[in-house]
Amino acid sequence: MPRIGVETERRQSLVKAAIEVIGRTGSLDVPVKDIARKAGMSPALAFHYFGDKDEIITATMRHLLRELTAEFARGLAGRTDPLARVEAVIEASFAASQFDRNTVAAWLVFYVHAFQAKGAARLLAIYSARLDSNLRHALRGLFDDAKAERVAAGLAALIDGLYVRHALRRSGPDRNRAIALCLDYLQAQCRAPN
Amino acid sequence: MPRIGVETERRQSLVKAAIEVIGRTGSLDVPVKDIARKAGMSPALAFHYFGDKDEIITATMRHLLRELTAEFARGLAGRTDPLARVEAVIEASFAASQFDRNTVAAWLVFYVHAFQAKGAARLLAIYSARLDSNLRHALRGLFDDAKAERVAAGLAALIDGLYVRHALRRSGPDRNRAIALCLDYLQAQCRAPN
Amino acid sequence: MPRIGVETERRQSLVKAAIEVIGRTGSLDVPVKDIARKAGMSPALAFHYFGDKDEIITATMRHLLRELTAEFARGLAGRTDPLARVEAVIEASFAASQFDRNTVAAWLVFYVHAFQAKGAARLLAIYSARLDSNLRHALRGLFDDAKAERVAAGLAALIDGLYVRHALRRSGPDRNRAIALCLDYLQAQCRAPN
Amino acid sequence: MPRIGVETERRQSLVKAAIEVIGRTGSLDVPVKDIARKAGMSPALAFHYFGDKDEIITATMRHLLRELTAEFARGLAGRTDPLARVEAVIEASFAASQFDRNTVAAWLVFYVHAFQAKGAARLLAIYSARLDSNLRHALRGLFDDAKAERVAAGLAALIDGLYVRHALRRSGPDRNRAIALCLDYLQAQCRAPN
DNA sequence: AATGAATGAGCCTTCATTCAT
DNA sequence: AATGAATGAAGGCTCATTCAT
Repeated sequence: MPRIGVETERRQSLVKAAIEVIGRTGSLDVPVKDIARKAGMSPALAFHYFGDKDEIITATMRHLLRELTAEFARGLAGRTDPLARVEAVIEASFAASQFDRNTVAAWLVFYVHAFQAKGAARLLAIYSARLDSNLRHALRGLFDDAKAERVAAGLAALIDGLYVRHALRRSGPDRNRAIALCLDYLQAQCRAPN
Repeated sequence: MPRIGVETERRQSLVKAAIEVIGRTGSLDVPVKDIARKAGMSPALAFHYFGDKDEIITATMRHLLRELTAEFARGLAGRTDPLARVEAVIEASFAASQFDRNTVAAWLVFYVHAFQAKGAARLLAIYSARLDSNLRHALRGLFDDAKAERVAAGLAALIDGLYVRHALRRSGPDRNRAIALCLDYLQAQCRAPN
Repeated sequence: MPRIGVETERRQSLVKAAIEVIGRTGSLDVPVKDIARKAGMSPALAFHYFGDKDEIITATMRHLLRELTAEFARGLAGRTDPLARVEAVIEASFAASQFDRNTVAAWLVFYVHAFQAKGAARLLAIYSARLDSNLRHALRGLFDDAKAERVAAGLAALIDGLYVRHALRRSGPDRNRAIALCLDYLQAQCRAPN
Repeated sequence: MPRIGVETERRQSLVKAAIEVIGRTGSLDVPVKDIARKAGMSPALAFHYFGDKDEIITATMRHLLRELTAEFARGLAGRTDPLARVEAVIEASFAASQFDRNTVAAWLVFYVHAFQAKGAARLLAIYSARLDSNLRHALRGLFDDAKAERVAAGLAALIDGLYVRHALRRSGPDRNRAIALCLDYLQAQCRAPN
């Protein structure tokens, strides 16, 4: 039973710290020193492990993506019913691990960052494509292709919007409300003709 | 016919430039030098007129807010029919002046910035309250109070989500698609019971 | 009766303002803008009249020196008795016009400035020589040459020291106390042998 | 035998350099860059150790004060005779370490600086109180209280004046002359009645 | 006579990054 | 494995100074 390598542990600490600091600050222009301190080590060590500030950022983003992907996988596992699968995607999107205020903020920061940084854009595109594809596939079990497409686009946007609004203010919808609003949208579309 | 004051002109140039630079970069940590150069003047002059980088940022944010508010006012003017008013809000949200890629990006940057900066948060809260209130009022003409509330929350989130998604990639929904999705949501809710 | 020229008036305002600002700040590194504002005009006008910040500074110093010199002349005028002349020098040194807090501070600033700036050093040397010579001449009527020299050096230093100490704190000796201490020194030397 | 910490060493170098540069320039408005270069390091390192330009300045002032205090302590140690103690204070005031031209100039700069900077004023007040108190105590062994008070004030001012005059020009009284003038003052007061 | 517009230069400070230990 | 020492580069901001009006 190999104990987790020191290096792996350090890298994880740094990534966790990065999420926190980036999220709290709302910016990627965050001193590596701050991230390192929050992770309980010297900045030099952070550079030792990641080589670059950019690498820290990228690793952090990958971590966020990987967690979200895992959430999807966990939620979808074993469910075959289309409606259940859509619901699973929705719930995974608002999973506790994703809905922490700092995490949401960090997500948004990366979101914006991707406007300009090609690498970040590529990573986000993957997530986006996966979410959309998950939704589309499931929705095709409920609607005809055109409508499935449309509902998928709407649902994806709704999820993102709720996500964003949640982060901004305490008064933003909480997890359950967010899920309820998504399901409401889904039901309305189910009842609507065409 | 008094010509526009030099100062006013300069300030406007700077604000325009700030939107562009901030939007393109996806960050507020942008050298004033860059903003000033894009506005065709020296950094010193930018400081002369605004005193502070922070003031440049704030003025830029206020400008964005004012434009959006104006868009709402223009759209709502003279319409009394509830449905027409809801549609007006939706269309105003995706008005051309707001949907330019850099502008959207700048919006998001401020959005994220507001997580931490009290002043920015206050400004955004004003916009947010106004949008929500516009929606709620109009929707109360179409639904009972509880549902109006719910649809308003959903629609607001949907708008934000479409907005965000538009910014991220070329492939994001364009203006017409975005409006169509919002109207689709609205119609679905109209048809749905309760 | 020629009215004072506008230019002369402006220059005087600026010099007065410079004393105040320099004195209050305790530094020559004072924005010309501040001096100009206190003098009620735009910085550009200050440059128009003096050409240079350095010229403003120099003119200010000259003004201080001229005032002190005038004070000496006024005090010594018509007095021939050696003791009376010494007392006149002492009193002139602590004349009200010289003992204002900001003026004292400005004096000190120039004093220190003269450590490095040749021009300022030359100006101060003139003052210093004049004070010393005034004292020496008067004291030669009271003591033999060697002692006159010595007492002159002591008295001059005492005056400077009281001057300096006055500026630093409220608790510093006031004008009358300062004069009394100088006279006390003088009397003690009169009574002492040799 | 633990070698002196690098940090302590660097800080000392910087303080020494600051005295030199401030003294030579006659101003606190001195680029940190200049101080750092004279201390043989990069400006960034200076900030690393002191955090602030202000801290460099303050530390420099404290250093000067500490040295002077030490000089007093050294001079007074073991002397009980009142006259000897007064002489010790005088000599300490003109100790070689204090009488270096740049040091004197730096002292004056701080002196003037204290007119406006509360912190500096507080530090100087401490020194001033200590010098005065040393003098007063010793002089009470030679004169009645009222006269002791008076002589202390005069002697303190005389010391400051000689100090200042020394700094201004080469031709100023040298160390021995300064001491002689102080002792002369003291003797004259001893012989004078009352 | 007077001033607002405008800028280059310079200063304080921060930060990513390297290196010797 | 870990860190303190060290720095070059860059950014915010101020200021003396010039110029057109």
